[in-house]
Amino acid sequence: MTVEVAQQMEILKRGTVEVYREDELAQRIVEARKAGRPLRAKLGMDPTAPDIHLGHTVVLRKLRQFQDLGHKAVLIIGDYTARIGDPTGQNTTRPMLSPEQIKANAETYFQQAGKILDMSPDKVEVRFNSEWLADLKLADIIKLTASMTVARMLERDTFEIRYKKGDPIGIHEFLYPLMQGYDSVAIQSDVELGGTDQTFNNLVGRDLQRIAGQPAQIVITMPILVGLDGVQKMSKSKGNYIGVTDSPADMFGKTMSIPDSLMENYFTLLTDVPADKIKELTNPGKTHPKQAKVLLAKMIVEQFYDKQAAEDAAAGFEKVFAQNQLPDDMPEVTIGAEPVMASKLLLHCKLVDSGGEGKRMIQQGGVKVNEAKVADPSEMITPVNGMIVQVGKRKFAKLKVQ
RNA sequence: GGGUAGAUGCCCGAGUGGCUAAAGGGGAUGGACUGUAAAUCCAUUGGCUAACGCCUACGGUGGUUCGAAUCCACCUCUGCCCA
Repeated sequence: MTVEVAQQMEILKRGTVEVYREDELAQRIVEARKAGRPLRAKLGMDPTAPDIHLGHTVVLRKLRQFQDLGHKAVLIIGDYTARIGDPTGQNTTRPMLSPEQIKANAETYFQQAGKILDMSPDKVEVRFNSEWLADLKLADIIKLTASMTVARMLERDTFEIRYKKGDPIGIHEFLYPLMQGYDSVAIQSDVELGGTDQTFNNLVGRDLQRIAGQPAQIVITMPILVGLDGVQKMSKSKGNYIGVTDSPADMFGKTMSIPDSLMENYFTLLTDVPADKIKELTNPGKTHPKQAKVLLAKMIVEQFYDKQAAEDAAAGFEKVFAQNQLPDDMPEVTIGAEPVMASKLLLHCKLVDSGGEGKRMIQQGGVKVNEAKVADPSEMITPVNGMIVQVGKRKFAKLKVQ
């Protein structure tokens, strides 16, 4: 049994930033085993940003490991919390959401999280935190706030930064960590997972559980995945993300565009490749960086689709970018048979957002029709069935004359 | 409640009456070079127009002026100081 605990520990520790605290985790695993129950591993979900990208999957993958080891994932939908506006991870306040929006977002979330998590009923428990938070009386809330001091609150990274910068911080934002911590009490979590940006919030859960007379949850923090730009954290609003619903071709292409220096990180956090193998792959002396990246990209695509899709994406990528050929399939655009001005054509095909942009693209030599460069924005082009219009290296359209 | 500083394009940030679609930087996009990597170089970065040009834009609403991001009034929001 001790061996098994050691194995669990090894799996669970991989890729984590910190485990508060390791000894407690090992002990908790033993205790749970004795009591014949699974650990309850909590993950909070923010229903303001429904689209999951690879950044989210880092934590989700960890949660999946818990499931695979026989534990239970407890997903908390922060529906009540979302009404406050969560400052986490950003340095400005977020807008409050309506209940309808939250519900819709939560649904999208499950659908997407299901690509990583085991959603079978005995493996996952889903709770909305309005379930217990909505019933709190002002007196309860005041009691909750009394467990925290302003000074401790300001230790929190995002608050500190904003405070020093002179940015506004709403008092209500101070309630967020308390509410999230209270969630842990409400569901009696054994473990809480989260990105490092959640460290403070999750540790508050420990405190509140102690005060409530519960065993304090173990907090496991995961690294924040860096986005495609290699600098900022992956996020939808920064546009440096790979979404779990992206097409295989997009996933592949986006992965190929990450800086080499990011590969090791991605292999570690997004695949199951063993550490020593990763070393080999990310050593330019042993593996050509491009080959390694192709492998990485395939592995990522395969996780969300299948092997065939991954191979196809790789082949398509090679064709378009390495050999400068046209992709196999491209969006078809119907158009009339009358001649149109080149810049208008681009606009019609939705390859650019405005006529002005179309002109610019042409002037900059980024536009091709049937693989021939277009030089003059006002050139008249007569649409022909199957004509290929291309902007830059990656935007294509195939004309269908009507 | 009093005082004071501020709100500019995707972001940061200059600009104190016409020469301002608004310096500079970042980011982004196109091109060269490549491995759609990094680094570097060039270009573009409000909309409409074939073009001349026109329109929209500097927190909001009004006003002064031949002319306002720039001056005035009121309003909204925010920082800081005092209470």
